Amino acid sequence: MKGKVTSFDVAQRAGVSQSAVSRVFSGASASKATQDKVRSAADALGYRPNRLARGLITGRSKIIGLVVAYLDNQFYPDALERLSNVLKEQGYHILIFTTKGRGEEVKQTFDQLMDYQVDGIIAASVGISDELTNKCAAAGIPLVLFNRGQRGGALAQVTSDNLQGAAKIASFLVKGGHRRIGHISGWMGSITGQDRAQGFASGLQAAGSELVHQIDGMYRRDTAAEAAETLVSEHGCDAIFVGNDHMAFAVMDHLRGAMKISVPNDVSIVGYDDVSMAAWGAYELTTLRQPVNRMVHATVDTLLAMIEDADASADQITIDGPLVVRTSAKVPKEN
Amino acid sequence: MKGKVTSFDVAQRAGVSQSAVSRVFSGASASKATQDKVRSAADALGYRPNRLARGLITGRSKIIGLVVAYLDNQFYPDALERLSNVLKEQGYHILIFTTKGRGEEVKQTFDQLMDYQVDGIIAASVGISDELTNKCAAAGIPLVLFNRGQRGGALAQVTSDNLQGAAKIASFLVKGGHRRIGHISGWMGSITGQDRAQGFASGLQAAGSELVHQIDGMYRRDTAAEAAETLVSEHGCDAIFVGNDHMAFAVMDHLRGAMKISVPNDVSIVGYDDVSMAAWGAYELTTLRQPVNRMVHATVDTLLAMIEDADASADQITIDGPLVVRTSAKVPKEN
DNA sequence: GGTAATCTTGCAAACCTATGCAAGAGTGAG
DNA sequence: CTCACTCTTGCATAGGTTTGCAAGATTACC
Repeated sequence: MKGKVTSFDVAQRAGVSQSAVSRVFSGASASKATQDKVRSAADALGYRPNRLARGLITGRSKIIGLVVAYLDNQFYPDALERLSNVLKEQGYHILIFTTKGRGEEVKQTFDQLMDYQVDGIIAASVGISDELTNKCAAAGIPLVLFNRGQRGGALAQVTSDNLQGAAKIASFLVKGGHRRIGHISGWMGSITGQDRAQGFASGLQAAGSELVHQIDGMYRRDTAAEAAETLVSEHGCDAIFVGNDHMAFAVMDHLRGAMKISVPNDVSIVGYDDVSMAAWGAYELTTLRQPVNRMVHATVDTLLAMIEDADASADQITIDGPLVVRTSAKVPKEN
Repeated sequence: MKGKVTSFDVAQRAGVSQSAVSRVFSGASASKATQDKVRSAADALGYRPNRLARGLITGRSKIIGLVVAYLDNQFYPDALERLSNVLKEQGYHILIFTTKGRGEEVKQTFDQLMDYQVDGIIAASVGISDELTNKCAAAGIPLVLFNRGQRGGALAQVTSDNLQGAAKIASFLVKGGHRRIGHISGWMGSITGQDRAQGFASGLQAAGSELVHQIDGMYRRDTAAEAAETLVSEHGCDAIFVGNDHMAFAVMDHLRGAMKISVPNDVSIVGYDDVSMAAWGAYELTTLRQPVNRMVHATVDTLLAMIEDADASADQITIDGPLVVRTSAKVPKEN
């Protein structure tokens, strides 16, 4: 009785062949009569097709590998949940891999992913070397980068419009009357970090201002807090654009707590992402919203397209998001 | 060249039989000579065993199903990451399912899990009906409840010591000199919510006080905030134990923001979990720490034990955690 | 050097499903 | 009623691995 009921058992009970059972469950053609016989036999025995066996023969595991670096940044659990739901509707499920660090560890992660014969891979904010890219290509496994671009790569990727977004923030800050504007970037080893920094700098120039100073926040709370102190104490900044909300919270905590500095009266803080916490009373963070839902749908759409059609083009999608104005930064006066 | 190199290919190149290759990779006995031949052939071809095929024949997919309800409560992403890491060390990986809601949806989730032939299931804070329990038992799939108990069940589960923990908080609050103490519980449909509420109430009694009023916070931020307002405005509470940190943050936001009430000067707030955010400057939440690491290890240990040995006893483990005193609640004077 | 014991190794079956092929059943038209 | 044609169905094979079995190779010991 140990839970191993196979299509053969069902066939026997229904008085049909095993292939008939298979056909019923895989949606191939079958007469109404056998359909009924098979279904009732299956129900009686509690039969469900074995996905491993099915995957072995069809070459489709219906598993998507998700590798994600930062689960403490609320943006990612949120994205994970949505990805999971959208994929579920399409009959796919997520095998999850977390990995800090880069290089060797990421490589092992990919090896393990491929061991499971995943149908596709979503890499959320993790650096992918060319070697890995090639490995996936060789294995014919579609790969799409989520919230992390790659220079000049032919890789599929979906990001928000980091250049534009950062520029919006720049414009907002100079309109707000700030004179000494600094930036705590995301990790400058990531394209995301670079793009937001660059977009911000040129945005400031376009608005007739300039960047006073910039420090790499490494996507870490402690590094960001330290950087904030430097920007304010040593560079006299009255406004800081922080490369993501996760760090921005740390910055606000540090300024208000240890440094007794008022946000936004003394210095304005703007973040990037608009994670749910940004709306919480303790922060009310002005931030640029990354439209998670649209990003998730775009990611799933391109990934599935690539799975269906091996030589579908590898889209590079960038999605625009609005600036969400709250109270962590001075609001420009209307005129 | 399309990434389909099988053990047979390796065997051919190495000049041995396919079984030899299998034995090398499955760690069975093989002579040094063949080991070398096989390994170098495998490296040259980039061979790695197909886990689906392996799983099909061994009956071990090396996949653990994780079903989790609340990913917006930071406690769970954190636990997820640790679970993933610990399991990875043991050669297992996580197929993740998110599901709000109960009943039918959970049932479907379980069906899908079993389709993938998972070796075991971890249910993180989700209600499991007897029907599902039985289904797992029938299929011989070990199930362990993480951070959620079950009355009188014979189910394996690991939780923190909710009764004790809540009692510690009760004692702390009355020692702190509070006279009108309220409780915003976790969802009272969950054993966790019930236990913490009960432990808190009896803790208060033991300390010579009593519970002024209790409201079900449903694990939701908005419900909790509303409840806080009621407790303070209508019941004159000067201290509130909130059933988890996630809700406690909302309560603090609401009291300080909309209601202009000082925490802890006017009312003390204590949470439960000690998620990382509790230490952040904006909250500095006094809370009872759930020792995630130990809970995770205990969970994995029992689950793997049950997988190894089909009739291992289903442990019910409760782990004690310390009260972490920060600034969101008045601290009792030493005497 | 001969015999017994231990290792290695290849063969073939098994795991559970999907699917091409050919034969049988059914349908419609003339 | 017959013929041509479409649907259904069963048979058998494939997919990539593990593993029991038996035979061959090696070792150990006297």
